[in-house]
Amino acid sequence: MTSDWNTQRTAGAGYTPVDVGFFERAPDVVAPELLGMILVSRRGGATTGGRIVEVEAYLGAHDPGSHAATKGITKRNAVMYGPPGTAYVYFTYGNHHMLNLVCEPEGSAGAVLIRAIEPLFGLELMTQRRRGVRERDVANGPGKLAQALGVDLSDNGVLLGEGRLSVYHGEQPNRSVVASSGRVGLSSGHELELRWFVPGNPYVSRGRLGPTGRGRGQRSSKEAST
DNA sequence: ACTACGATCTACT
DNA sequence: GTAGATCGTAGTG
Repeated sequence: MTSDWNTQRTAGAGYTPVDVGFFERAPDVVAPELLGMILVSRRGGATTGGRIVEVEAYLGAHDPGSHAATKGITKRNAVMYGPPGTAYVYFTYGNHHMLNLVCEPEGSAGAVLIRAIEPLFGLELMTQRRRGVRERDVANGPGKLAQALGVDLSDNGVLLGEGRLSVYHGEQPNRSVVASSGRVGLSSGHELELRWFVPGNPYVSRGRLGPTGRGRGQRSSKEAST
């Protein structure tokens, strides 16, 4: 607890909040730039969080995998059309919350799903919330991450920095190291390469064992080259 | 009102 | 590898 978030923050460790303008762009531009940034959740005086290592972009009406596909605004996806830098949280499979960050100017739909973080702050509490799993499994998937951070529907529609959730600048991985692939778990739209992660990072989710080519372990279908 | 279906995870074979 | 959990949202009657 001596080296927790608040201590570092008051010590002026250099964490600066990401401003809203950062999110006021296309999700597929914002998503890879979020890798390396610091996601923090403060609940009941306790701080948890970590470094973003895996993300997916969800676009608007033309993205078949997006909640904003064709249908227009509904009660659930309304937040995706709202102000950039807002948390979009939804509940699925009867068990899991998903945390997204809204992109695009207000009125235009788009968001980035945060799929995994490398634990940095409040590991003990996150582990507790995750019923004692090992560190590597604390937040290596979107549902796990939300549970570890205590994210639920009450965070939906709240602007970053104004509620429990905040995002800070961190050390971005070298661009040439970032890998991309198809998105995980969709019934359609999985052919689009809108997932980005830090290859080799132990806190990246296993993703789906590919429908297109059975896969054990992590496979990046594409890696940026110089 | 009722039904189907998840941007997933865990447990068990 | 595969099934079951478990409930909010959306679409239909």
